[in-house]
Amino acid sequence: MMAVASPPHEPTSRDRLIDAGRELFWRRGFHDVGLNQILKTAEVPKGSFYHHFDSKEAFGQRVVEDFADESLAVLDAALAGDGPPLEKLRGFFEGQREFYEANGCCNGCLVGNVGQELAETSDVLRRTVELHFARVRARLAGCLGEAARRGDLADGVDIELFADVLFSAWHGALLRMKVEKSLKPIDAFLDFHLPRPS
Amino acid sequence: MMAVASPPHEPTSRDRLIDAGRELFWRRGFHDVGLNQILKTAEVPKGSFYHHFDSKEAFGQRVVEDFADESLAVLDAALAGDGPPLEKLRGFFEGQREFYEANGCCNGCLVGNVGQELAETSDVLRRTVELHFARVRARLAGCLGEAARRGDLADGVDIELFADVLFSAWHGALLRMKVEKSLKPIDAFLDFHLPRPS
DNA sequence: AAAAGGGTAGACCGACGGGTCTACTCCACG
DNA sequence: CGTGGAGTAGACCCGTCGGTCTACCCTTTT
Repeated sequence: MMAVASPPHEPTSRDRLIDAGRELFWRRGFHDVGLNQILKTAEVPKGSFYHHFDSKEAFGQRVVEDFADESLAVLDAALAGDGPPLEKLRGFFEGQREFYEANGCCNGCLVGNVGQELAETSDVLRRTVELHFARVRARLAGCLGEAARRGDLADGVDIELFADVLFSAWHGALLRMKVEKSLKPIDAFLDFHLPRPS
Repeated sequence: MMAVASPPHEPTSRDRLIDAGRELFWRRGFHDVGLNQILKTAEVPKGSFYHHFDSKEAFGQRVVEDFADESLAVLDAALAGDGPPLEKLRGFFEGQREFYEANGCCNGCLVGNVGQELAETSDVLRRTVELHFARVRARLAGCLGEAARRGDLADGVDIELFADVLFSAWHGALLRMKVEKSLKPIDAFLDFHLPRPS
């Protein structure tokens, strides 16, 4: 039977598995977390896990997709409305900054982490991450294009190139944040690429 | 007895272990590679491994340090001499680009990978990576400062900030390279941050 | 009432994880 | 000569790994 929307129910075991996976994979990575750990966290027996997912890898894919969709929605929400696009963009990254600050500058982005850890060993995961990356990059380029059309960007700036670099720089800053346990790389990113109008 | 330099000898088992670790960790990450795999690759028995290293973690640290020292030497060599600093810098990154191109756009940088995978679970490894990052960043800033002194950089550019962003952007580009299996992010980095004089 | 099937429950599997331990070889030093 | 330490060799330990399998609800359908 289809699970029709009947909101205030306790989450299904499938949901609890995804949540546990998200949390654990985010904090410790894919290979460092065993099934039993996930099972224990979600309070779900192994039989249910393999009823809902074909393998740990397939499960990982679902976890990443789920997280990616959600964070894409956050980005879209930040870029919606008709404010100045560059300010909306900066607002989004500042929101991220705050999130990481509240979390002690650790862990970084689940999608990026999984991409880094599994790109060479799981083509399924690699493609999943690749797809999400492309979507985010497209949003960035769209926003930048909007800014260019309004004349908020210096003439001659290559939108696509800028979007590429912005996105790379962001992920690099996240890596350095977790290694250096500091917001400095994030702030440098913000100051350099999206300086406050001042 | 100290191993005095007597060059053309077959490598010691310790050396073979480090080499195997470097290769395997680079290709597949730390957690995805078991001791037995390393042992088999290096053709060294377990007893020797634990004679030379206290644990897999300590071994990982040595592997990273070894690799980090070597790549720092490559960077120093590229920045040595008295050519225009910005060109030397671009030359270095172009050299890296070529290396990755020859390797099929995969794996990325061992130090960055280990940093990402282990920063939250091993403080030893985290600090090792952090130290290397700081060293590279310092080289970058030094080179940029030289460029500024020569007037090769636009006035008002913050050297430290630029070095920060450059370094982050590079690691982000490496991540995207391996996920997207493409040199495009690397080229975007080069074009944006270190454009050819043209 | 019976059958069917989604989902729960967990015992069980062989393989492999990191790590320990003992035995042995080899060579420098006294 | 013989002893001690560096290094080699690999059997062995137990815990955990991802995954399978059977049994058993419980609800829906007929």
